[in-house]
Amino acid sequence: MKPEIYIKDLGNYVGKEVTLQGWLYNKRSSGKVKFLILRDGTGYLQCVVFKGNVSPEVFEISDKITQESSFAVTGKVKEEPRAPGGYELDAFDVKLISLSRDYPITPKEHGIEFLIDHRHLWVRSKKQVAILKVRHRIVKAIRDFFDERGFTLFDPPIITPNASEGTSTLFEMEYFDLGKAYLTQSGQLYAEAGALALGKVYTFGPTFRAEKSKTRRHLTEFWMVEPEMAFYDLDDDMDLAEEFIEYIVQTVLADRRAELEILGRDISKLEKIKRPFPRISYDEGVEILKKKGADFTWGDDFGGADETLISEDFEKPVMIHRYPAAVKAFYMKRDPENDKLALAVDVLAPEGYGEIIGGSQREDDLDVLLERIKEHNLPQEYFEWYLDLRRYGSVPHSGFGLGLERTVGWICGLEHVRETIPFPRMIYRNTP
RNA sequence: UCCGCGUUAGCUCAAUGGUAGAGCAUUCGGCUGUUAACCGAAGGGUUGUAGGUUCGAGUCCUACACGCGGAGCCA
Repeated sequence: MKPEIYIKDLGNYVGKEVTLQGWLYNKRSSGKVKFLILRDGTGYLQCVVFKGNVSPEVFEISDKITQESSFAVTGKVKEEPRAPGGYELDAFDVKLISLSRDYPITPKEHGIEFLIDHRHLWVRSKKQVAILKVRHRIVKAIRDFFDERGFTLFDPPIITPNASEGTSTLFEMEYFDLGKAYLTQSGQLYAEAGALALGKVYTFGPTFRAEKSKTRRHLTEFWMVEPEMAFYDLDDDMDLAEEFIEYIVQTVLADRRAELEILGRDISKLEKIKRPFPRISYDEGVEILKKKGADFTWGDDFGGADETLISEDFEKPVMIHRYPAAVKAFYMKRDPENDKLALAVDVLAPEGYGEIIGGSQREDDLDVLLERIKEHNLPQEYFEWYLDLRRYGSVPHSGFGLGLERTVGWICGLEHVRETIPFPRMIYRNTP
């Protein structure tokens, strides 16, 4: 039978008798008293079982119950300032639902290999629960942000016929009699079709990269949200990105502060994430690197170390715009004031978390775009539908993509993005 | 793909080339207020795999496998 009461709601039941269901997070005992820590997915509750208050059978169960066994407990709710949640349960009945035997994840420390091998159980742990709750709140904040601003959700296909940007390595598959198909690396080109139909759209879903990247910032399957807006120029794009990031961070601070505290996050650093964010050009970024003595050649893209050197000067996300066109994608519009530069923007999160947003104003001129496709040696026939967007009522438009896992990792203050998604997919691991 | 580090009990880790150890977990016992509780006891090992050096290898050498960190690439 489904539970009538969850731990998070116990404040309404002080002094009353309740029955709760869940799992044993941990147990302590002191002779005639057992302390059972119940978790139910909404919180943690210490249930106190005194030998004198329960039947011998119930006390026996409380003695034998093991970590992660499922059980139901009935007792009286009381306020307890010493308890983490503020409440405790004076138990007088405990019903074992299923005994857990030799649960592998103990309350002591474990190595990352062991934990990821047991990811299906690791997600029960307190920190993992906190991360997943923050992730969920971020996802909802993302949807709310766009939904409240007149955007329409526009779902792009996951299976695509071509390497849309011609840059990343993609996952390949045989698609019936039509030859090779690929898992999407970005919904952007499709989002552009949406923007010209609906004005402002966003895509939000999983994307795939077969890059052999083995770092704390990479997964082979990750979630990306990509807004695309008709009539927006690069400055409008940056304004939106800035408002968006502020909204996400401040929403999590308001609604998931307890989870951030469980994670040991320095909340004061997140409280500073308020508009306006610093905006510097690529050229200014190069100046900062030179000033710090970095060996950097104008024209190269910034590496991870370069990004950290630049962003460490700022307490807020820093927006770097106008990159050398040569290192950016074919669809980005050139700066009318300098043909070598693309109207692109990357947003680097503070504290060394690196790029969380990449965006640009798109090339809207048919002939220029045709030229770019030739320069990049891309097969024009695959892009005919995309070129149609310039043939029929082309307008200036812009958009960006935000990597969900990197954003969750930054806000939670994590070492590695593998903990930001329930089942991470990485170059050397696709289980469990 | 490249560079570096690692692989010993279920887990986290020790062990000058000379008897394989501890904490946690498990089992048993003790404790009426514990906060990763504590105290006592017990069981638990083909030291990643295959070779080699040596009187003797967890330890040294070679190859391979797997993992971790980083680079490149990328969000």
